Amino acid sequence: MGESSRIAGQDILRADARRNRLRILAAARVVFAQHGIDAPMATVARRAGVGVATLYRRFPTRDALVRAAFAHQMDTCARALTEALADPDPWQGFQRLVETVCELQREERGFPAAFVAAFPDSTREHARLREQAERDFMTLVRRAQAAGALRADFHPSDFAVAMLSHCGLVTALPGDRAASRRLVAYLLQSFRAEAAHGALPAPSALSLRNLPLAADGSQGQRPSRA
Amino acid sequence: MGESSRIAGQDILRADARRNRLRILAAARVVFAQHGIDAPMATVARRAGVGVATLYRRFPTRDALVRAAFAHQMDTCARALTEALADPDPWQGFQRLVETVCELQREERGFPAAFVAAFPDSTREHARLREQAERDFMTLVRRAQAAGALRADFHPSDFAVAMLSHCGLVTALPGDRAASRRLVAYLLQSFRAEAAHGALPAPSALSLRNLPLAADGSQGQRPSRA
DNA sequence: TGGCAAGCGGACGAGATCGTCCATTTGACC
DNA sequence: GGTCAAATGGACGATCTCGTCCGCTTGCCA
Repeated sequence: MGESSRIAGQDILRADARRNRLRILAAARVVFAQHGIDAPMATVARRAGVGVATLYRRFPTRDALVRAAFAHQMDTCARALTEALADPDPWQGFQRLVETVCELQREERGFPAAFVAAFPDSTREHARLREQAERDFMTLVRRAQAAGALRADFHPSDFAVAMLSHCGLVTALPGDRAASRRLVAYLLQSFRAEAAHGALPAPSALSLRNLPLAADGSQGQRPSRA
Repeated sequence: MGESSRIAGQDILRADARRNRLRILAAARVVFAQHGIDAPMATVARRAGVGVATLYRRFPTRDALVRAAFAHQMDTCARALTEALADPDPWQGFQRLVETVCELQREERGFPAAFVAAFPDSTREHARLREQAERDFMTLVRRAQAAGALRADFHPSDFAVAMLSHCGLVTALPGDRAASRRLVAYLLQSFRAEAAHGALPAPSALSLRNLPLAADGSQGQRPSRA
């Protein structure tokens, strides 16, 4: 995806346009981190030193901007999965994957919201990548379970549950690294095979590619006083 | 607080005003559940069948409305703590407490955001109640640890971490009970003494009464497309 | 039943954000 | 250097939300 967007939207651009595009992306990351992904587009434009029209021409919707701004982080997630799969110790791979994604959510403010918001819609290309990622992830899970390290009743949707709850935590407490690390540690421990005492309730129907965020009737919420 | 507000704001009201007040609160719960606590005040007023002026006269700020609308749920949380403390089996009490609060967050949509948003500010009265709650909670923790059920390295801030991450999860996935229950089960298992393998990272400085939500420089975020 | 203060509701002005339109500038190629 | 399409930026109209103001209504008590 990093590739296709570069080819489709950048190489053809005139030099000044390409320059402005990058300035906009950099500004977006800063502004979204500071004010959330609902920050006014004009703020991003001002910070980038361009007019709003330029911003809108390059990124017709806020969504397109968010996705482009955090594409790199998404790529990092994908790479982490590949590396996890390549690790000879499947549990180690799994653990690293969880820690990497969570660290990204923790350190790159604005990314958590983007992470959640970016799931629902997708280009055809995106969908394919996502499906591949899901297959890879399931392979990783099966291997880790076969090795007796990951509990047998771990369900792939539990990964989404973990990521979303961690997202919520770092959004509520931006900057509190200790809280984030603590949650990750607890979750990882409870995913270990040794931790399995008694049965878990049924897993969610949730999967990495069907988060029902766009489907349900709204419910956007946040701590009001910003 | 349930008491004081009834005395201060309701008994003196004329009958029609008192009736409207209740209709507003009921409408607020519904609207906040559907559209989040940022929903326009006018929407609440319309649903309650009153004018905006009436709404503003009764609840001068959105905050006051949110707090009043979810006061009952807050009381339920407080009661759950009292009951937990009364339980002869401290672990059972602890477990019930976590489950009760999380169930409330799960079932009462709109409450999670209110739960987080309601923390920062507080009347003097509130502050006192909160401190008492914190003391009670620490007693509960100590007992459960002494009984060898709760892991020794559990830190009271871990409760806040658990509640906030659960909040985030149910906000991202309103209606997915399975996901919520699953997270709660994992967290409870990892809080058990048997689950303690290896050291945890340092706990957060966070406490139940100093959530830095109002302090930090904004960063209100949410999945944009509602 | 009559008087009046409490209560009511909708209109309204202020302020913010969105996304477009258009006159002007500028980079790329001959 | 000249040409022209691509690119630019800011003004602007539309839309939304907020919170107040004010003339009308109604419950309560004598």
